[in-house]
Amino acid sequence: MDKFSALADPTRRQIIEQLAAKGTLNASQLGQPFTMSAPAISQHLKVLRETEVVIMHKQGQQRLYTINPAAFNEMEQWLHQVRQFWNDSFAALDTMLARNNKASVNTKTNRNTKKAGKNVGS
Amino acid sequence: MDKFSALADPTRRQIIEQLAAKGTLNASQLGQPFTMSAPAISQHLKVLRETEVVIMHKQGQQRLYTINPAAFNEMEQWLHQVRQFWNDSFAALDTMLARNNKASVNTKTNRNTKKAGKNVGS
DNA sequence: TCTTTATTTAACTATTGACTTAATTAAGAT
DNA sequence: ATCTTAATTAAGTCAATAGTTAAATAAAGA
Repeated sequence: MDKFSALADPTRRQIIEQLAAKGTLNASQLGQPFTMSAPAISQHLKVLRETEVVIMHKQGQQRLYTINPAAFNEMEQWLHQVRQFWNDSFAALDTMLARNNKASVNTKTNRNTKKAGKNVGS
Repeated sequence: MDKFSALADPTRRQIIEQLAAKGTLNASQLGQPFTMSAPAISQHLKVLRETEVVIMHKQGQQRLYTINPAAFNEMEQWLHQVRQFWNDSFAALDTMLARNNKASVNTKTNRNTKKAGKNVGS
């Protein structure tokens, strides 16, 4: 499983949110907010470990979990790249114009001709 | 299905990458790079439509697809928040210290006491 | 040592997801 | 009208996922 799929599950996202807020928590603490069984949580933690979204280390009988901050770079970079490509794309501009005009879209129009473009998003 | 799951599938991510690069493409064009059947692509496009990751509009017998740039805000905000919480968290600092010291972690240490902290990632 | 506590692994079930082929819908072209 | 093209919907298969309970592991404490 990859990081994207690991974070596709809402339970696992909540686990990450807890770790982001508290820094370090053991398996029992991470399971506290949920109604599901301890093994279910353990299996989610296994996924997060194997995809390297979290780091575990043992302390006595407890397993302490923390976020691996580097794990998020891949996803953030993908999102950023998609947004960049989109914003830079005259195809995107064409699309916007086409939408507004309700005219036909020609994806080859104005390609590679620098001109002010409507950029979108943060 | 939610946006996170929609983007967890590598085929769907490639579809998005194509749209980011080209702006607007029809279903056939989007299927071109893949070996899977047209219905398979159609079903992926349905997921992307229903999760509002893309926008479709009809032009004659073709269905033109474009990215819905707003779709990415939710994911980016989640990632950003997790990173912010993590960076701001003295729990995170504790964790780092604990890791380096190989000492026991006390998640209540120094909470709410502003002090230089090791921040991580972009 | 025996018991409790923390957590995982094993084995199983139910649901969902990603495909397939076949059939359908709808727009153009002849 | 009929044929072709673009795309979807329908129906089914197979594998992966998320959960369950029961059993195992291993550290701590009495």
